[in-house]
Amino acid sequence: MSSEFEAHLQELRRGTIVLASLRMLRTAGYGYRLLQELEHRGLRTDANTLYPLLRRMEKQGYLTSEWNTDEARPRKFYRTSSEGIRLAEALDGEWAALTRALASITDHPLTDEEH
Amino acid sequence: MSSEFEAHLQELRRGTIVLASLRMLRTAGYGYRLLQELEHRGLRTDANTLYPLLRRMEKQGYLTSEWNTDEARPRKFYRTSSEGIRLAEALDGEWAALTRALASITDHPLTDEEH
DNA sequence: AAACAATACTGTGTCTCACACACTATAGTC
DNA sequence: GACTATAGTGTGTGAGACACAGTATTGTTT
Repeated sequence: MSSEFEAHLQELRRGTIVLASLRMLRTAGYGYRLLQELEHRGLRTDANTLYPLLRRMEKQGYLTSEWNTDEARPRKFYRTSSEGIRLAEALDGEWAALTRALASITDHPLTDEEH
Repeated sequence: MSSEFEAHLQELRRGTIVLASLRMLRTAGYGYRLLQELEHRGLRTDANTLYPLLRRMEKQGYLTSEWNTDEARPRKFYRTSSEGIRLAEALDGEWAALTRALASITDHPLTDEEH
């Protein structure tokens, strides 16, 4: 159907999952839990998207991981690294800049001011 | 270098180019001009990204195009279609929702409230 | 007690998009 | 006359989202 329409909405969500994860994992947490938290906060995320994303971000050094086998069910706990915190801050700044840029477009679509 | 870092910032910008273009092209405009406008408003966009994007969006019915050969230099003018306007509105809503979701995460990273 | 759903992952393949690179062609400018 | 800016098209390539498939354990239902 209009899954193409949906795709564009998804494009917008892209990147926000990274930022949201970096923020949430300042206190350690495991994938499945994070998935539920994101869902709960309105950030629809597919498990098949989140798990590879977490592995990728660990490989890139933004997250660290550790298996917790103390409890019956083994869980892989992720935590945001100092590198990850820096990334999160940069993403915060970018988000704010984008918000400003988009707001300016609503006001005056096409202008010639100061070219 | 930290072009991987940059990549994550780019991921966040993704989708916003679509929204910005849809808004701006409510009054017809051509690619090169749009490119400068986006740049001017702080939405760094590569020409090799924008041109294919415009063609894609036209193919999907969100934009219409028309060659203007009246003037010396031929230009392809794009305009947001009614379908495109609907998409822009949906993207607006999504953006607002994402902003709210992200804001809620800054406040309390991991909570158990109402599960 | 067996069946089933929920939990908590890993691994591989496909498709789309961003962007690089390579072009074409015209309008001004130095 | 060379160079830069303008205004595009066309064809890669690599990365990420998500589908699909599979593993294994826990809790619940019948």
